[in-house]
Amino acid sequence: MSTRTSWADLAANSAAENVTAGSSASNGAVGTTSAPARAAYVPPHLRNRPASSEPPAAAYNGPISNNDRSGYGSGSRWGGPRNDYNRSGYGGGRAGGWGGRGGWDRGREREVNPFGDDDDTEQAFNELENSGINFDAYEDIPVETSGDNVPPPVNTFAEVDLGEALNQNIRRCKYVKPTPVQRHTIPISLAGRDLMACAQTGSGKTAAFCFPIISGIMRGQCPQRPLRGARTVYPLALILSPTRELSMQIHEEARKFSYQTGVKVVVAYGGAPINQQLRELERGVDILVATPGRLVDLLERARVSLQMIRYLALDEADRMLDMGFEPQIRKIVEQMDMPPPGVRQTMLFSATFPKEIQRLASDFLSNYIFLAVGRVGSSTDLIVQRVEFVHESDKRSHLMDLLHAQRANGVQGKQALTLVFVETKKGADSLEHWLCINGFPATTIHGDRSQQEREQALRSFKSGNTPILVATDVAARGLDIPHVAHVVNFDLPNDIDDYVHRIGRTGRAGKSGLATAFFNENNASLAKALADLMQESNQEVPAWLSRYAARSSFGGRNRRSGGGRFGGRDFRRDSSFSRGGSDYYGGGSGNAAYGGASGGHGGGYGPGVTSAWD
DNA sequence: AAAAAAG
Repeated sequence: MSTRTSWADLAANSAAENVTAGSSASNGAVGTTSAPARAAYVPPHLRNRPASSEPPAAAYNGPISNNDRSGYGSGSRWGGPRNDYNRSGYGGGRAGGWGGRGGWDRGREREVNPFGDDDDTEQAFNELENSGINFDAYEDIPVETSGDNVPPPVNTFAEVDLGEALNQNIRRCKYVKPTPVQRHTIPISLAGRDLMACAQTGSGKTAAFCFPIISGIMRGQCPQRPLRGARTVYPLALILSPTRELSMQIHEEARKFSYQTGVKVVVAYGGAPINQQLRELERGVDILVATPGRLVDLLERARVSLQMIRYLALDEADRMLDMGFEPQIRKIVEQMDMPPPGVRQTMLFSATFPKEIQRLASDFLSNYIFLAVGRVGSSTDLIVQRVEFVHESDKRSHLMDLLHAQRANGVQGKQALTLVFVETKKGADSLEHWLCINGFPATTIHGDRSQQEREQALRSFKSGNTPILVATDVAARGLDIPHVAHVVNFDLPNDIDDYVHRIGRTGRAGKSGLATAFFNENNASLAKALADLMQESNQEVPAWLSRYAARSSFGGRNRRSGGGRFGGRDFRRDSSFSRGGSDYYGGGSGNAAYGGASGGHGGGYGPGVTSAWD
C-alpha cells in the first residue's frame, strides 16, 4: 500500500484482504492479480484492520479513525446523503477524529500541497488574495428559493461542522464568510437534498458544491466498494463540466479544498493521454471531475463504475443539457450504473437556466430545491456594458482602437487582460494572426487547437504574457481568469445566455469590469434581449439599439427565460403559481434591488413571468 | 450555423 489511494479504496481493499486472508486464494495484492472473491460486508469498526491483530494506524491514511465510523454502519450499499439527513448532531463529541492529526503517514506526505510550500504559504496567500472574493459586493444580492422544506441559510462556515481538515483549507483559501450561493447551498446539500441552482460562476459556486461533497465523503459511512475488476474504480462523487479547461479548474479548486482530508480528487478529460489519467484513477478516487466524452470512454472500458456515486454535480448544467450534450449526459446519468435520483444526491449549477432545460433537468432530480442567486459580476453594475454599432468590415480597426486606448492606461507596463470572443474557430485564428502582425501580443483558444496549445494559451494569457486572448465559446463559461479587465464581443453570440456567460469572464468575484459588444445588422435577432438585459442591469442602452429592439421584438425567441436579476426562475412556478413552501431571503437590504426592472418580469411572481415556450 | 466533447 505504498501509493496514495483514497481512504475508501484503502478500506475496501483491506476489507477484501480480510476476507481472503485465511483462504488459499490470498496470494497476491489486491489490485494486481486476478479479481479476488467478492468481498463480504465488513462492519465499519473492523475495516482496515489486517486479519492479524497488528495495530491498524500505521497503514491507514484516512481522515477518520476507524472507530469514528462505528455509529454509522447500516450496511446499506448507499451509505449516502439520505442517511445523513437525520444526523443533525453528527460530529459533535467526535471532533478529535477529524483531520487525522498525527496520522499523516508515508502516503499522506506525498500529497502535493496545492497551496504551495507549507512553510511559506505567504506567497500562495497573496496569490489567492488577488483572486479573492470581494465580499462587500455580495451584501445586497437577492436570493430566491423554492421547493419543500428549504433548509435555512447559514451565515458562517463555523455554523456547519464541515470537519477540521476542511475548515483549515477554508482558512487557507482566506474564505472568511460564505458567499450567498454558499450560505444557501451548503445547508441544502448537507441536508441531503437535490438542488438546481442558478448562480454566476465566480460567486463561489465550486466551493458551494465541493464543501458538502468533501465533508460528506469524510464523515460518511465507509463505503465498501465492490471489486468487480481490479482495474475498475468506484468514485463516490462525479462532477461534470462542458469543457476541459473548466474541468481542470474545478479539479484544482477541489484539490485545495480536499487537501489533507484524505479525499482524493481526480480529473479526466479528452485531448490528453488517457494513460496518465488511468494511472491516477488506479491510485484511488473519491471525487471524479470529468468532461463527458472522456468519461464515457472510461465507462465503456469499464475502468470507472458509477455504481457507488452518492453525489452528482453538473456544472454549467444548462449547457450540459442542451442539444449537443444531452445524449451523452443521459447515457452517463441514466444508462450506465449510476444510482437513480433519490438514492444519489444531485446538484445542478449554472448562471442561466432556460425553462425548457429545467424541464429536462428535472429528470435527474428528486424533490429538489430551486435556488436563484442574483447575478454577481455579470449583468450588474459591476460590469459596465457597452454596445457599439460596428459594421463587419470595420471590426478589426475598431478593435485596434480599443486596444490602443487600453494600452495607454495599462498598469505598470502590463497591459490589462482583454478577452475577445469571436464566432468561429477560423475567425479566431485569423484575428489572432492579424493582431500579432499589428503589434498586439495575442493568442487564441478554440476547439481546433490541441489540448497543449489550449492550455498554453490560457496560461500565457493569465500570466499577462499575451494579454489578449481570442476565444470561441469554449472559453465562455465558468473559466475563472483573474484580472480580465475587458471582454470584447467581437462577434455577438446568437443566444443572450451565451452573452451573459461571456461577459461574466470579467467582473469576477465582485470586482468591476468592462464589456464591449460590436453590434451590427447581423445581430438584429439579439437586439431585444440585449437591450432588456442591459436595462435590467442599469446600463445605458443606446437609442439605436432600442429601435432595433422594437423592430425585432416580434420573434419572441431569445427572450430571457427568467428575466430580472436572476439567471432563471423555478419553472415549477409556472404551472402551479401559489404553490407553498417558497421563501425569499433578501441578503441584507436586498429588496431595493427589485425595484428597477421593467417589462413586467422584474421580481414578482405575477403573470408577467412567462416562459419562452408556453 | 457554430461550438463543445473520444480518437
